[in-house]
Amino acid sequence: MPASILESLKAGGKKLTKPRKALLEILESSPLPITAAEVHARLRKGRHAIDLVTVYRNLAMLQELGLVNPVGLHEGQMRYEVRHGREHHHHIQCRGCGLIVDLLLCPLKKLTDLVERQTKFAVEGHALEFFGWCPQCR
Amino acid sequence: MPASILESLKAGGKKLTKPRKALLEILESSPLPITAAEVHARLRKGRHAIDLVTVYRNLAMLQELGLVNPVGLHEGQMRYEVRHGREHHHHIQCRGCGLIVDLLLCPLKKLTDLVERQTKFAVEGHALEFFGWCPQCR
DNA sequence: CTCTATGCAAATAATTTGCAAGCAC
DNA sequence: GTGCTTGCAAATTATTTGCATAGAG
Repeated sequence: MPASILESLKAGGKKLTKPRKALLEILESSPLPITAAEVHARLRKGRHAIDLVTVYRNLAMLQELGLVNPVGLHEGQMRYEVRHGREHHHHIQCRGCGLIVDLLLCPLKKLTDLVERQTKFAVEGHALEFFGWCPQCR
Repeated sequence: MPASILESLKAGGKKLTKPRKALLEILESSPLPITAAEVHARLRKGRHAIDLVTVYRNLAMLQELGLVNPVGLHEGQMRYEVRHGREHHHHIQCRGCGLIVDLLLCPLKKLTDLVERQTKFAVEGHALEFFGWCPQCR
């Protein structure tokens, strides 16, 4: 368990419980964003079964602490990925099979200034995902 | 009702029913993406009440025909906007009050090639939204 | 007339909330 | 001990499906 995560939890007054630890391990071992239901299913298989509600509550909490990113792919459910140790990045998803692939790029660093000037908002974050057809499905 | 919309409907074997027409008018009169529930509420006020189910079915159909864009702002529900007569664009939403503002820009045209080369996907679309704090809330 | 579309009821699916008991610190 | 956490049950919210009837072309 990375020290930075432990520190953030402590800073937020959060405890490192057994269910929480197991959930974080699942998230860390997942190279791609996963849904609450998937986290729950994997925990169940791994003999660390915890309630789905606990998964949701922890994901929300981790999101608030900035340890987890929400990823919305218009699937009717959210996905989540840990930030720790990962470059800021985006995703592409296949419209055929649902395959998700990481994109190691972000063209938006410069754009933020422009958006701020145009809207007078203070930009805090963004969501960017691509959709298309993977080599198998195209 | 724009001819291009009527043509697309006809091409798709869809009929121009009264409920559908009312729904399209609501969508066209909304400058920002709205939810199914909001469409439904506005129709009710406007003496053109139609069933929420009909709203959902029509939004799904219009999306398939490419007449409507889905907009996901991680709110737990989808928003929709008509394409007709509007430049391709994106949005920014305030994390305080939920205000949504159009962004008249898209930095991704060039990027698509890069993504395709990197992933071997055939890119068909993308979703990009910004989050931040509007002038009132910041 | 024929085939699409609608309303109503009901089913699903995702996510949230209330509360008493449990556990980390 | 004390306060954050969890599990279980139940509630909410969003969206979808089945089916008989209504309406557009």
